[in-house]
Amino acid sequence: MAKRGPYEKGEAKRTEILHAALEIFAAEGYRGTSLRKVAARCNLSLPGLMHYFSSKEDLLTQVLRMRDETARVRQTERTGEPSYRDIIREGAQTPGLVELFVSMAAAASDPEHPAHAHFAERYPVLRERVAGYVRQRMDEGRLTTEIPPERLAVLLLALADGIQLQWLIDRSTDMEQPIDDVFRLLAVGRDGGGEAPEPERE
Amino acid sequence: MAKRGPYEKGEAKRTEILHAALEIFAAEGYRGTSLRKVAARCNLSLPGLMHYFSSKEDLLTQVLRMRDETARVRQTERTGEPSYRDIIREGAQTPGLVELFVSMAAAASDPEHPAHAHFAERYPVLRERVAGYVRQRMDEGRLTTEIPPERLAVLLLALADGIQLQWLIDRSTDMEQPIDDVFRLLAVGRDGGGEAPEPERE
DNA sequence: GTCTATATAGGGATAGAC
DNA sequence: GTCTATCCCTATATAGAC
Repeated sequence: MAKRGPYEKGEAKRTEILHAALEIFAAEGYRGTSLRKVAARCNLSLPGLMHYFSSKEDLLTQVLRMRDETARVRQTERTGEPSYRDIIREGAQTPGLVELFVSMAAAASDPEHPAHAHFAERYPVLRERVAGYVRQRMDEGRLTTEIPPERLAVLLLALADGIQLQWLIDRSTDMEQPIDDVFRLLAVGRDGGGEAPEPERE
Repeated sequence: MAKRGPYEKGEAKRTEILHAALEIFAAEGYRGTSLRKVAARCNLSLPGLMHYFSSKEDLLTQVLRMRDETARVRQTERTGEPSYRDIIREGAQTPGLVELFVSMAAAASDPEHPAHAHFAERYPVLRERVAGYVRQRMDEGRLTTEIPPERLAVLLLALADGIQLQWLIDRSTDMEQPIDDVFRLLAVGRDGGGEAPEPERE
């Protein structure tokens, strides 16, 4: 029979733990999450879990890393290019994730927080990614050049984060409407009062 | 000598505790804050503190209440009308406060969270307040009516929250620039490419 | 690779003295 | 109004058996 690699089972369990931890961190926050609960979700005792991750902090950072990794892969697979709207859509599909990232981002503003480095590195990357997308749209003549790409990227990211925060508290909030609205304002050839072309949905 | 009211000293201490708690909740989050630490900051023992507040949850809700109250009063004193930009400015002056509200808002999305009710009530009020401000500007002909006031309010609030979140992580973020930018986009009489009037700074 | 048992620390909350 | 002392719970992390 097929001989399995030496770490076959361990790797599978590791991944299982990461997914369970993601869910629970999202639901309870970093401090609110107990490793026991994560362990139990994986039919493991606490020391069993700590065989894979040396500390709670270690677990968190690896969860965040995995999260960004899968998001990146999924995006590239689909379009070859990251789409700004995907950031929003993804959130809507997995509520807990939005909460995880918003609350983590806030908590991580403390330089002592285990996730500080992660978010400090992540934002500039996101900004540059969105700026690139915006620049391309401008080159194609589909977006006003009134606001420089870098500044517009900050604005769009802020809008995305903020609308997700509002949605967290009031689930009836329409997350796509404000995005549509701002793209309408940004469309070229508008005159400030009349009909504007429906912006494309991506 | 002047006879003090029966609760003179108690009220002063109460207020002192609320201010200390605000700071510490902001720095450490709800779960991360220990009542002992709050007590120590006020030169009090834990039971000393619990003489004033029956539980940690009680303390949190009263902190949030006080916070909104003072913000409201300050606004009304200054202009008689709430200004959208004040929301941002206020945040910039007291960093911990931004973190408190963003992280609390995220954590409070859980209906079980002690602050859930507070935020659930707060957002609609803010939205209506901003919508009123927007409506007035539209009536004066200083703002495009392309987007209805209620929808624009959602967008502006999201932008404010989001930019504060970005600023939490990267303190070099300019919190006023995106606000200026969006108001420029919203100004009437623009043509989508040329010079736009500098939006007023209030 | 996973367990039981335990060390160590800290949390919220209460009883009862002063 | 404030204290000391204490209860009981839960947390992370480790030691050492299987």
